[in-house]
Amino acid sequence: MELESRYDPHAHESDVYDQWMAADAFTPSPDKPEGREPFVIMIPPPNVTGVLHMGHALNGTLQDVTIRYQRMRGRDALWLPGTDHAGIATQAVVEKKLYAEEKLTRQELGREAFVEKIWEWKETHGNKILEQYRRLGSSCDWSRTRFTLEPDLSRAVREAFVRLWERDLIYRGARLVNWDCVLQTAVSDDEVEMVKTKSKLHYLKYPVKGEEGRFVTVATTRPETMVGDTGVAVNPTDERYADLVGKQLVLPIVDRDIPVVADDTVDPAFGTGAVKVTPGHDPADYERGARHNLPLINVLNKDGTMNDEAGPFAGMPREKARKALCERLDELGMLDKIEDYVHNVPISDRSKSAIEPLVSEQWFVKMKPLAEPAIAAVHNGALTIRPPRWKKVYLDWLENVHDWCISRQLWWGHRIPVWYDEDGTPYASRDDVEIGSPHPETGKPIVRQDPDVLDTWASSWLWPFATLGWPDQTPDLERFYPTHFLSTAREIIYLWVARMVMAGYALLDHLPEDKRCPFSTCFIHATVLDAKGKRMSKSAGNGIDPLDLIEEFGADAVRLSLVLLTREGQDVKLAPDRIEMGKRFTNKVWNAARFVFSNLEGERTDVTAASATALEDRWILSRLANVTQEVTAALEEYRFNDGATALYRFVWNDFCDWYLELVKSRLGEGDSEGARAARGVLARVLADSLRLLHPFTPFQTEVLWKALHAQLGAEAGLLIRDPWPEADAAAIDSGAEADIGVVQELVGAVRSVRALTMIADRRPLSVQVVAPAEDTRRVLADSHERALALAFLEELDVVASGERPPSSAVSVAGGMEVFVRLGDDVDLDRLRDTLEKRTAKLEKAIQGSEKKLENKGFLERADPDVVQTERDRLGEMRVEIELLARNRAGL
RNA sequence: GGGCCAUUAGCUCAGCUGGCUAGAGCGCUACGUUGACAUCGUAGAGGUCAGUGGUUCAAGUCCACUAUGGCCCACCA
Repeated sequence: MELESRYDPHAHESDVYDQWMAADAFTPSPDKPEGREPFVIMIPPPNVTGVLHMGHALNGTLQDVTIRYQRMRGRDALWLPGTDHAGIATQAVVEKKLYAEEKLTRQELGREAFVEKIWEWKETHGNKILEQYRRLGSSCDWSRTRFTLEPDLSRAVREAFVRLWERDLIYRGARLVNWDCVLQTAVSDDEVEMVKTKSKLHYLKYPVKGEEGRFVTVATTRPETMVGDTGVAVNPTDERYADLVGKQLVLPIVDRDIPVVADDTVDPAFGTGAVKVTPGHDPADYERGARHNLPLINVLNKDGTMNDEAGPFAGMPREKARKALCERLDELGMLDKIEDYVHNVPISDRSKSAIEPLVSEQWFVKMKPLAEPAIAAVHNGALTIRPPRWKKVYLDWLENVHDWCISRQLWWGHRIPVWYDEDGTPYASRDDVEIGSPHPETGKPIVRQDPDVLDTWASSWLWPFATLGWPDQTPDLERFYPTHFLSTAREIIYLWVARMVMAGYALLDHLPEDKRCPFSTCFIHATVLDAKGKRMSKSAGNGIDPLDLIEEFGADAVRLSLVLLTREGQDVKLAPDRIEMGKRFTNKVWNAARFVFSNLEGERTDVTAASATALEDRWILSRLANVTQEVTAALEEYRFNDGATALYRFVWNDFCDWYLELVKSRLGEGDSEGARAARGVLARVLADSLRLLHPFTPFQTEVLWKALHAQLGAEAGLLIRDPWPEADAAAIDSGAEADIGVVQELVGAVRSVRALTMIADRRPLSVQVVAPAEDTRRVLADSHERALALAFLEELDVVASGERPPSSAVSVAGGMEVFVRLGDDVDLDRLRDTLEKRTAKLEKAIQGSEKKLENKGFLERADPDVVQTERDRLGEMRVEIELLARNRAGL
């Protein structure tokens, strides 16, 4: 097999993906084998309207790394994909398109036809994001792809609704809800964002009834709501107003009498210490109104314009009404002053318009009882949240949870399964109810179904089990529930994560003590920011399209770079050039493999340390065993970055930089025993490296796996199905690691002296190494390391002991002296400078070390190993500084 | 008003339960077309670990406070 000298991801990625698909490699075993425990990940279903962004790319990578690792470890792995119907978002997209293309509003089209349009849109555009996940290499079981609005899931949603209804956990009522005037629907608290906004604080004067010339001044940011005022509240301890409590004020313009009430939520220090109470349009006032039995007046229409309560201002939009009303008040002399003011304004996440608190009839879920098991799950270990600090965020929300408004005045979604008889008595039903059939309780004819649909999270909170067939006890549900790993973004800890846990315990009747949480680990991944540390967003235009990155660098490079850049829970600043790291690494692996292939001829990949004699062979097998342990431990604990970093170092620094160089001269020997041994080790190390790398860079390793086996003339299946390598504990050889360490130091020392003497052309040098170990000497002599070898291989002169040759520099490594003869053109000044600089640095270090070793506390309390290391270090430094002194003297 | 996170080389970040002369990648400088790789190699320059105080024989690492930046929660009109 001919491999290109530069790795070209586009030449392989789609082929490899097709091979996986053809082999059904992503699907768990249909026969559900006894010995293979399942491992399950449910994808956080992206919106059907969505396109892949960097957050998805990172999260997709982490999930795929995990599922591939677990699959290789022998687990029956299932990563279930799917999409969310995303009520408001999707309806808005199609509504916009409908208007742009056909100049029709949804009302003009009608409910049924409009929903039909959305389905059409979904069928043609709704799979885009899942296709993008494939480009990333995601090994999802596509045969199990689900959609939150498909019939099976709708059945689950109804079942859930009715069960909660039967347990009296769902109620309907008039409440102050967050009203989105643009989309004309209620939205939940969690879909509202508080945005700091510059605005004005208006001071309005309300005359005291019966006391000519006396006023109470209130401060408000929303003067237009004054027509809905039904009281004024002051703090009971506020002496300024003490005599007014219980008296009436006359509301200007509307001429309504409203009482002054005492309420301790009023801050006397803010504004005037008196606050107007508008129960219909402010959540705090709603509470105050309720406490003091003040009537509630709604002054707004559903589209945000003033209603008839506003008299002459009826029909005006809020902003316009505000202005007009202030002018009128000013004319009446009731406007005291206007100040600049910055405060938080609630903005709808969906329409980005200001939320209006509005009283309306909505459906709610009682959250408190549902929250209890979800809280317990974290406390008793059924659910682990990582990084741990998010545990607190999760618990804080659950412990202060408010009832959840689940009805939405939309058309796209799960219709609320409630029907009413002519008196409006509701009936919740699992099955459709025919209009005209008798209400099961009242016997009166059913006249209509509730027109509203459910919040989109009311289906996605069932995701971990509804996707497996719940409410039926299907074989899939039995085998794959509960799941193991949920990786998601921090923004949806409340919206989704907490609710899934609630739903799991509430609907599957598992007790928290069973430890059957819908998922045992919840992993909150990093947020991907732009290069300046700002959030990527469509509107800011600073987003990076992961598909562009895959196009430019290849999917493996994108995946690996993301993992290398992302420490657990720490946000990552990303610029496209950061992906270079991964690209270079994939190229490095590719070329190392090409080199190995060019030397292989039918070796086996199962060489062990037992048969290895050469120092460098024992060393690399030891390093392999170590890195295998490290990567395994890291992936077990979802420390993706640690695993990837360990592999990166091993492959590049140990295998490529050292082992391949050290082994080249032996490989040149053709059929010697040493060459044969080296080839066996190469095959083994490469094979295991490909296995370890596969979860991170699946495409490339799959290609190389095939090529490796072709070269060896061996049969091989797909790497994706190959078992994860076992760390060979017997191979761990600290002696070999230390000895190669000495070789590395020696070579480094020679290079360093050579470089700092600025020897130009290939002038031969002599190197004397005093008293190295036998093995070390051989490895050094055998070293085919390029820069070093070419410069002085012919003259390499390794002696057991020696006088310092004339005209030489001396260096030290591993307690040994290295002499390098100086060329004629050495820049002595520069050499002197460098030597002095090093001497100074070393003196400082020696002082520190001496002080440490004179320290009784250190000697008595520190780990004996640490003390010994410190002694050795000091000894080495003393030798080195003496050598430096000799060098300086010799110049 | 509460809470969380960051602050280490020019840039982006590692540095686990305190203990080698504080590391990596990019960028920069010098040299190198050496049969895996110029998407490479070798060497080098560059850091009072944000500040102050404390604990300790020993602090980049633990504690407290301060400063700067960022995020989340909260009904101050």
